[in-house]
Amino acid sequence: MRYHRIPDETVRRLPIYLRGATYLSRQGVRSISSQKLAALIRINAWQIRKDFSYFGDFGTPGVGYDIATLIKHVKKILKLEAVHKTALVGVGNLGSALLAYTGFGVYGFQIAAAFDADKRKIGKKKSGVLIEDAAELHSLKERKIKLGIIAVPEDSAQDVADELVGAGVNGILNFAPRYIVVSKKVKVITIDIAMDLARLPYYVPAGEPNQQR
Amino acid sequence: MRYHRIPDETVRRLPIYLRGATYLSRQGVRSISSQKLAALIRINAWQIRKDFSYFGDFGTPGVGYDIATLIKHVKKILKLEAVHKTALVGVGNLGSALLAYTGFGVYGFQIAAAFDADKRKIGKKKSGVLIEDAAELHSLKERKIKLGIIAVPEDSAQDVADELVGAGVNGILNFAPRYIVVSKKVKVITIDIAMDLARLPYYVPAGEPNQQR
DNA sequence: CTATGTGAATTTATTCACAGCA
DNA sequence: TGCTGTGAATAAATTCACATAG
Repeated sequence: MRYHRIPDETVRRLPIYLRGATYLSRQGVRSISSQKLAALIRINAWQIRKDFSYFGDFGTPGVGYDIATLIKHVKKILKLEAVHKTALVGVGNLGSALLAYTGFGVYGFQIAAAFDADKRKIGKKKSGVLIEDAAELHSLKERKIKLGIIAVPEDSAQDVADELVGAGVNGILNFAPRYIVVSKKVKVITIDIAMDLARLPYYVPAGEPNQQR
Repeated sequence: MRYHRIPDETVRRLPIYLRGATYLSRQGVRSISSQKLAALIRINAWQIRKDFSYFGDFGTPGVGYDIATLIKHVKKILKLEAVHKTALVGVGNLGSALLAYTGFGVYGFQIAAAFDADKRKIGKKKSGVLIEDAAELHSLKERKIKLGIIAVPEDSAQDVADELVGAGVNGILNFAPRYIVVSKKVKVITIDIAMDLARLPYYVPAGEPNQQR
């Protein structure tokens, strides 16, 4: 199945593989079998093998997968090889948490700019990032920042999205519990924390296998 | 298809329906067709009808779905009819953001307790919630709190999970970028913010339809 | 005439089982 | 012998098309 489009569900799992592989790599592990990886990340071994088969065979029968190669492949497919400069809009509680979050590095993201509308915050630094005036969002164009994170209140999310798109951003991670209307050229992923929590009681406490996704 | 198990993918969409229906309800809308709802929440009309058909027919041909009934049904299936008291562990940047977050109410969640290990924070209030000593997590048992949110650093996430489970919690929303090992009786949903962001470059800027999930 | 509800068709994803390589 | 890679089988989800109800 070497030359094939990669199923969406596989793409959804790729970051999980990347996280696991990065973890192993830091532990000094050089290679791992689908069986062992399965135990670590809670994805079936055959699913892992099938997924990996989409990006050419690089596993060694009898041994397993080389972790460095795995990381390289996944990063390539996800277009994470270059560092992605990202702009954060809204430095409230959530925005501050995102600025302080150290987990972005694994995937090559770097919050290169932060914006807020609150005059009292503008000019100050948080987690080493200067907070700029939200009215200056258009400057992203010159700075070649193509990704944006929306961490503003629900009511201003659409306006911010419009400005981001106007400034040339083509991918948005939206934390406002709202659908954002943008051009088809722009990809928006919305994370509604409460919505994820809402699935929890359904699965609790019946005895379904514990899937953690 | 009245008497049937509800597909996982449908369960995943139910909170979206609930959010949309709640929004419409607040706007004073009484009923809506699958067609109009589709435009609002970006899910195909036939998908909506199929999903709704799993919980008995309550739509009126020629008219649409009654919003109050829809909300009732979805809440019932997701077991969101009663208020769910939830305990937050870790009142750092992210934890504070969660405490301040107003979106939980829609789904009936109430952060009824907050814990932190930092002595300087204990005893203080944030967003109206008293911060308690993390060593007192066992008190959740008497307080009948069955859901927990982990917003602590990666390294202590597993320990906190163990204590939560020990205190009788059976559902955990985990924000630490780590798999949490718990008994099969406990459901864990992990949200790794960076992982969601990691899917963004893959979908950008090619012209795929903009799905926002 | 409009909009639901659902069998049937189709597409997509998962799981299996095993041939073949190191 | 151990583990990969993948066709084939199975399962699940989506999409269609239309009979039917208000």
